[in-house]
Amino acid sequence: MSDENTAAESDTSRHFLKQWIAEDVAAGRTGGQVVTRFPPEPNGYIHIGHAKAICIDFGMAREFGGQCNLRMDDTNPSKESDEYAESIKRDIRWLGFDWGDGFYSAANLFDRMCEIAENLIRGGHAYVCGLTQEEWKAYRGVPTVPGRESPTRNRSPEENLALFRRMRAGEFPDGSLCLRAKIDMASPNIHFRDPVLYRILHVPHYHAGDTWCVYPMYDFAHPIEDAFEGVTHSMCTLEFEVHRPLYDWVIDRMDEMGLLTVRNGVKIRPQQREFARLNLTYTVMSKRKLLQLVEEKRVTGWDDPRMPTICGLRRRGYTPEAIRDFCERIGVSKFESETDVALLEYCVRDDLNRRAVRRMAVLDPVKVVIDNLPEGHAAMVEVANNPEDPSAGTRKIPFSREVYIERDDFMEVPAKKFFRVTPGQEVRLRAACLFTCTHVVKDAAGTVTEIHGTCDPDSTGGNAADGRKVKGTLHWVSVAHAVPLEVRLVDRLFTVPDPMGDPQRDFLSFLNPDSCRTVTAYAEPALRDAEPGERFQFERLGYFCADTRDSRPGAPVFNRTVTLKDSWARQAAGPKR
RNA sequence: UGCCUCAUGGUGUAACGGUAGCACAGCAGACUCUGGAUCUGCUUGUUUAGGUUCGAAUCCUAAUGAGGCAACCA
Repeated sequence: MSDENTAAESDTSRHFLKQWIAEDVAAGRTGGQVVTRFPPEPNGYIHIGHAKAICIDFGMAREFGGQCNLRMDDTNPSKESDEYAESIKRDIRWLGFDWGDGFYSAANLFDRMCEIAENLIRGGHAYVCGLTQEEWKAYRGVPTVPGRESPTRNRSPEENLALFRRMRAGEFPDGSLCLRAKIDMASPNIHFRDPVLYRILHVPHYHAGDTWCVYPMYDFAHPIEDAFEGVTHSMCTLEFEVHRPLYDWVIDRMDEMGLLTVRNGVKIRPQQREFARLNLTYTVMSKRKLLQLVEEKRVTGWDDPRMPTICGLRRRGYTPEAIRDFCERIGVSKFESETDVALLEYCVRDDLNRRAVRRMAVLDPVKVVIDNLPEGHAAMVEVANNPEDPSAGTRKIPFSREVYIERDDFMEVPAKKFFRVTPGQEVRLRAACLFTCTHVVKDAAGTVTEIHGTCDPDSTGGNAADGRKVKGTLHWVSVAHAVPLEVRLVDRLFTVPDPMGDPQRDFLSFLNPDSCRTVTAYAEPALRDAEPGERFQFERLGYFCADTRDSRPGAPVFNRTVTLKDSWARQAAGPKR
């Protein structure tokens, strides 16, 4: 009854996070505002998997009229940099999300975290431990065997406090001491066996400079950050599920210290929930593997158009709308799934089909000579910029006696149901005329060098005067006016759906050798003036985007975003592509 | 063999004790000046075994399978 009155509950599709938040809102636990956060560590470029998390974190906040903070979870300076932090901001903005004034850095809270650590020490909840990592391994035990207590576990708070301050003052070398929470060495959850809270690291911080030589661990820092920001719903991926009791432990200590944010009279107790990360077929998603691809120069960089990074997808021609649509369609659950990249490709085709203007370009040209047109014949034909969108208008393109068509649009001996150029079969040269092949010219090797034929002089514009139909319509480019263009036929990075799926083989052995074939295409003149980043459909071929890095004025370089669906190729060639 | 989590067509995701639905992929057809788009139709599914119930994908138990946890990473 009253359930049905709540707006957030009337949605048709409500995944478990949405339900969870809706319940808290209804129960008045948010103090009137849902606050989420996206907490990347600036140690790499973000990828499509992060886009899923971003869409969830920002999306939930948006849906409940709340706020999503962007927080750099920069607690390990040895791997972080400003370059990464800036790229993350740029990519999130490009995806279409805005954190308003909710930008945070863990580093800005290091002072507070130290105070909290000292409070824990005073309260007997933390101690300084001098065991080496090797020794600790033995003390900690394994999941099936309880651990033993560190010899210094029951040192007095006064001693611990003094030691911790000396750690902070830089009196000890890296790894010699650490601060541990005193919890339960027998817990079946390893994270409760006196986890490290602070470690010594004589490394400057990209943002905080060289103020610090002790840095908090994730498990300590994250709940503190959430609490200070008044985060109500802290969503992360499944591998943090086992960390949740520890997260709650820190929140409990914060609560005892009276440090939880109070909003509109409601004490905000941050809660963590976990969802499955995104896996995509034909690519890898781990930062480590992506870094390896970059460092070993298997790709040209983080923004290589073949990379699943946001900057790579952007450069390849993907739109933020397509990526957001994809993230919406894949849903949210706790099932560790592998999403078919075909869905991502569908999303970008769907978006670009509506928005991208059409152009004609021939990737693998063969010359057609229309023998019944006079030498030097020249005309302009008019064609729609986008049949899906009349407001995109029309353009005129030059047509002449000699044009290029795609080599595989010709078959001397046609396969069954081949509707394109073959001797005696009439086809349409799009927007120009109807054409029938009469004969071909070959070189010594037997390769067709010229296709000859005649056009129907009464078919100007592409329609026969008598209204007869032709099955095939081809794109073409006038030889005399063709603009040569560098085009990269970007394809999947790997040859198998799951490059990591075979424990016997290195994922690099599955790299697709044809993932980026460069060809010289011939294009209609308008394409010469394409702006970097501008997206087009090359008719009958696919969507292409002028590269933002390598294009020059008057000489754009194109990356193929995705091919058009090609049911002929599928039928004729069988699998592949 | 400790703890935690997960299991619905090829893939992903709904159904919250009452007709297993949607999308992608695939197949077939219609239409088409892109073999694109659009439209129509079709194929394919509740891991297994018990139990509770008038009724179970849903609740309980067990089994099986998958994943996570034993960094001074996040």
